[in-house]
Amino acid sequence: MGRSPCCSKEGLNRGAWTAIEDKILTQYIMIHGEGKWRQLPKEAGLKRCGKSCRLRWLNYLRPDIKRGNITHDEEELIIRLHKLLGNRWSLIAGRLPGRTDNEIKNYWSTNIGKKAQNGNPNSSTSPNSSQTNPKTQQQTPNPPNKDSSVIRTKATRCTKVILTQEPHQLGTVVAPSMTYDSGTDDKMVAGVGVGPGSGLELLASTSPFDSEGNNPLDFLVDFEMDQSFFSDLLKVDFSEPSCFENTVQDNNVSIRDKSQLSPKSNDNVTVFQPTATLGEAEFDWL
DNA sequence: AAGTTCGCCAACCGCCAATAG
DNA sequence: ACTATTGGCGGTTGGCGAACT
Repeated sequence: MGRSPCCSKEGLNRGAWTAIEDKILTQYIMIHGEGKWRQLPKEAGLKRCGKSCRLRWLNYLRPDIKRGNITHDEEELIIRLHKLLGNRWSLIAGRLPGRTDNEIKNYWSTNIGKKAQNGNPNSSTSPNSSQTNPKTQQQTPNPPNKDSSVIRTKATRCTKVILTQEPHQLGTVVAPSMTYDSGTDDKMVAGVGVGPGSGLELLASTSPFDSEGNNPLDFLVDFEMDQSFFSDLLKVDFSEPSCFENTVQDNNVSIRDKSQLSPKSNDNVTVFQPTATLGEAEFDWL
């Protein structure tokens, strides 16, 4: 049984949004908050499908959207993150405050990808030589490449993060989506937590360096999205596995900024339930 | 000046995973 | 356990303005 298409109803507006529609949508979300996208158009009186409303809000109307040109630092970061994550635009966008996945995707297609295709000297930092003009060539998204350090992620939701309350004790990540592929020697599957636009950044996984495959959580990466985020991140060479090794903490993940999370505390444990997305990353190591 | 081509980007489409019932 | 619904993602399309002929 297939799903009923969400936008099949007759009489719905399509195409570009009008200023009035934008205003209605913005006011509705300001009052009622995000979510319930299917009901939103009915309740707000918009002749749009819920998906369209969601997209319009996320990509254009959200107050924290950063308009304007992509800066050089942002471009560098996009290139690096694309090298690391592949076409996981939402994850990349999560690292660029105020930028949307759609914007980054478009920017990549029209700028960076084109540079790479034209044999730009900087193309050494371009992700995949197979990345060419998407309008003229169907591309297979990041085919397995043993020579690449690209992480192929599969986004899943982060359902729970539990932190102990000791100030300096590292928290324990409870990531149900995390799996370990012990069937292959050269692959690993990791959980990648992305904070809601910001602070909490988790990445824990099985170690590619543990030939035994016994410890499911023996390395992590801890990004910090603050003023120094870009400069710090730009220094990281993701192609070097050692960039991960340095942050190994057995079974623990450090969390530097808990402010973006909604704590639900009990006696001994604070349970954070971020609305963020957990990615399930699959690494191909050398 | 008119017609054509190109490039950008907002919006749409289809699929998948999570969640609710 | 199963099915339907919802939200989210990546890929693609198409409208529109700019550049070119």
